[in-house]
Amino acid sequence: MPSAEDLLRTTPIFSRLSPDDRRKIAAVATVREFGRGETIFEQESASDAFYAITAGRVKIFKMMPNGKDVILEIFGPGDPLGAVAAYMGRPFPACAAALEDTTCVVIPRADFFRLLDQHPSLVRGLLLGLTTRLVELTNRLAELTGGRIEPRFARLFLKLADEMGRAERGGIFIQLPLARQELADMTGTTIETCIRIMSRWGKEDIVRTEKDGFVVLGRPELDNIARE
Amino acid sequence: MPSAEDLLRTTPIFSRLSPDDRRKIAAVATVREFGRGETIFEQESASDAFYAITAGRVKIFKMMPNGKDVILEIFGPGDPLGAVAAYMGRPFPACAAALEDTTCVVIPRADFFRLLDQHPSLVRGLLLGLTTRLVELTNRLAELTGGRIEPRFARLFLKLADEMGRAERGGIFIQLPLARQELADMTGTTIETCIRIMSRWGKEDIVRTEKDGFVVLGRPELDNIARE
DNA sequence: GGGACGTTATGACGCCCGTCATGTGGGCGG
DNA sequence: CCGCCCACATGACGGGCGTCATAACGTCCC
Repeated sequence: MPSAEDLLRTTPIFSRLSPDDRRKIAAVATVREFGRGETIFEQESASDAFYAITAGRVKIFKMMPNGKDVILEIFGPGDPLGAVAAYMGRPFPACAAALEDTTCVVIPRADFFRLLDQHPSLVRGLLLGLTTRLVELTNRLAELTGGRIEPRFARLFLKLADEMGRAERGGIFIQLPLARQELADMTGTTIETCIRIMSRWGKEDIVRTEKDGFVVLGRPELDNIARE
Repeated sequence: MPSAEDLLRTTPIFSRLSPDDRRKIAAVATVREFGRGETIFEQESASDAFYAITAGRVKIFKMMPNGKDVILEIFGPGDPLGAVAAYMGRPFPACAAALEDTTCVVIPRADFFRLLDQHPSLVRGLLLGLTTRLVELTNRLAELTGGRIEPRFARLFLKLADEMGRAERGGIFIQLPLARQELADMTGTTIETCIRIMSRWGKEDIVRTEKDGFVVLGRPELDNIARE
């Protein structure tokens, strides 16, 4: 297991601290690891700490009263986790679960605040992170509101391809193991509709599903579907 | 027209400034007024200033490529406007238009930053505002995703009644002049579906539409519809 | 008053998609 | 190898809601 101090150095918001400050933080921080599918925190539960992802991917989602989930965002290494709850001193507004094996640095709430007081630059980093997240959320909100389902899927895969796609396996490879149910939770639909679209796209060589992610084979087709 | 200094004193984020600081800000700030329906700023346009509402209500919305609008939030007196764009130095991510006659204090971007540097407490206030807004947005996102339309309307009016309703006119009066189209934009549906629901509710004495707002007459009925 | 225009209202039609049901394949422990 | 379980897949059906069309109504300006 790597030391908390090493992990802090490679995490954007902490990397600007002096080595001395990082040592102080590392002294109170703990490292936690989560297996794939494991819950990191649940919504409504009390927030006692601030998390920072150092490895792996995490889905942030809300459980609706009717039992369905809505995935708000997917976070990766360097992203903060539970910042809103920690800062407001309120329970987590959403759940977090590991999509892959994940490592987090955990800083107790009190130490987190002491940190913010001593380093205004951290506050600015936090603020910038929140604003970008806000913009992201408004985009997703507009995305999910009304309109047909298939174009939503097209736009989702176009976005994933742009953000984290690599030219591999005869197309654009997106390394992100998402189950059908999770794709449905990201697009605000049911698992059946999701399966229908994805299996059709598989046959038409538009998007191929693999064990550890997806391969976009027909970007122009996705573009066409997206603007419907 | 009231002086900018007076307006600043009654606006939450500025009220904690010293009178001297407020005077300095008032010196660079301008007061702008917008008539009902008027555009305050358009999305994609360059952000050159930070706005604070001192009177009236404003809708924040995104125009979708297909021509439909999605209302993200409704802001009132004391709320900041364009904080995200000003802070990130990027174009406005959404549009803003006045729902009522509205007055704003406008602070140029450069002065806004100087202000933040000199007063860390302002940064904290801004941060807190952004986090609450983030939570609000995630709630709206969950709200708009999937599910039937009528319960959405029920939840919308229950929320409005709780936030700004007064016991008047034989029910809970919500003073907010929203057109059918705007209600549709808030719930992610079409104007026809919106009209159908609202006119039925009018006949069934659940929600009555008036010139300057709405009157909730059947809260228990709304509760029932909301949990469907 | 009358025409133009925007908002509200109501009906008819069609189809997407949510729901239910059934089948298939792959991983895992016995 | 065999049952069990879960994710993936596919078909049938029905209804909610988007779309189109038309009409009533109020407001504004000539």
